[in-house]
Amino acid sequence: MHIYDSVQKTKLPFEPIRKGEASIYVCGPTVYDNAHLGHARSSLAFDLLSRTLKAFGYKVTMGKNFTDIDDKIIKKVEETGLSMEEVTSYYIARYIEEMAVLGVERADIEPKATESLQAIENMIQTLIDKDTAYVISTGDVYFDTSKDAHYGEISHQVGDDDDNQSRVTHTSEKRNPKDFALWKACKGEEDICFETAFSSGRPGWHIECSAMIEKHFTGDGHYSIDIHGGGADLLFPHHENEAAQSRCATGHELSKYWMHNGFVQINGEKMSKSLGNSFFLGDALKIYDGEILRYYLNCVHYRNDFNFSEEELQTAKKRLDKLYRLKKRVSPGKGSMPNKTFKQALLDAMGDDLNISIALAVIDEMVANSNDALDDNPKDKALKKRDFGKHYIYRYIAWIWGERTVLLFSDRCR
RNA sequence: GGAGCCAUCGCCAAGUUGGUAAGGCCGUAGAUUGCAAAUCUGCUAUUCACCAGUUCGAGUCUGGUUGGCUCCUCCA
Repeated sequence: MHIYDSVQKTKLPFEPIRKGEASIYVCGPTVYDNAHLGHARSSLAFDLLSRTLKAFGYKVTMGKNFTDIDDKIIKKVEETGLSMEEVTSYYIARYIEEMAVLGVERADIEPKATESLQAIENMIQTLIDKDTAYVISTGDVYFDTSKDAHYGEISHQVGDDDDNQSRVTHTSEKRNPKDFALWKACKGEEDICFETAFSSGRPGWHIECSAMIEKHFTGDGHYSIDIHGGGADLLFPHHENEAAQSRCATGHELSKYWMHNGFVQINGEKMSKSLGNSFFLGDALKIYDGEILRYYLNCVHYRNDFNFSEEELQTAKKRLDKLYRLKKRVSPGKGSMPNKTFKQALLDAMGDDLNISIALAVIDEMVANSNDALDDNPKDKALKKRDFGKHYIYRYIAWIWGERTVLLFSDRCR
């Protein structure tokens, strides 16, 4: 099994910190609105990773958080008049529901920021005690990036602070331009606040992931988890900041490997809220079957950007239909192990940093060969009726659908 | 201004360590079928944005050019 590490920018053999096990943490959504296709793609990419790892025999522990404290959520609360809990629980439920329709397996650990406040406070306090973080007059707490010698090594963003043309506005009390907020003190009385030793306020975005990972994963003293994943847009600053906080607070690295998925684009541009070109997953699911969307969104390698088009979606559907037709041609029965060559070809493809294109080509070839073989003796009804379940073609099919190892398809989707 | 990624058939898309271009869709010519559907077979890139270089040999390496995208602000 090889995976591409986006920090080292190269394909690496996957060597877990604990033999036979794989711990993955993926940055989940901020729950202030419905999930769009971009969320679906990220979710699907890491579902594929998890299933592939399982197919290779690893015991996978998957963690995916819900950011349920955030400026946008507070804004939504103000707009709707609902409580924060009402807003977030609604979107979390929708998210879980929609991902299930896509055949995404639930994460083993699904922490929420609101449930991790103690861990967050502890980590910030540790950083303050080490003078790696500092409290300013407003009560905000910042991380001092100059205290971390390795800051910038995740995203390879070099800090030319002098002629800094970046769009970040500098707060005067910050020690360094790149310092980021660990804790935001509340300003008005109506703000959503939590009491801590340093000030009453709420956590910054980056700290929650670090704190949750420390809380839920054990690690081995060198790394907390095997793989940290998320969208490519999270590499900087989010993951850079996470890595820095964890490194300074715990004394070891956060993750051994980092993986990032590409974007879903509309007409060549990243799908995002700010561009107003979002395609909501829920809307897509009203029109298209979950499995078709799953197949479609998965059929481009996870690291590449993905240009969404309904025309291409139809093409994907046709391709998937072929497999279903073959399935119809063979009667159901108990599937045993599939042809070794076929299985191995699929595992080889997926084991190479999830090379889905090769995997699909392998499946398509199997479909063509199988149809060919069935055409050769179409009149063999006895075989079909009596014992087709043992036919090798059936075994392919059964394996593809049956063991949940294969990736594109899920047992829910049939 | 800084940091990256990408550019392969009409469309989508593979192509670690350089050795002579997977697969799907569409199109097309057939086979099979009462018709249709389904299925099968053949054909469909001397060529990988462009220019130069390294090499016996480059889509794959180096330099440059052009075009597209992303990050540096919330973002999957």
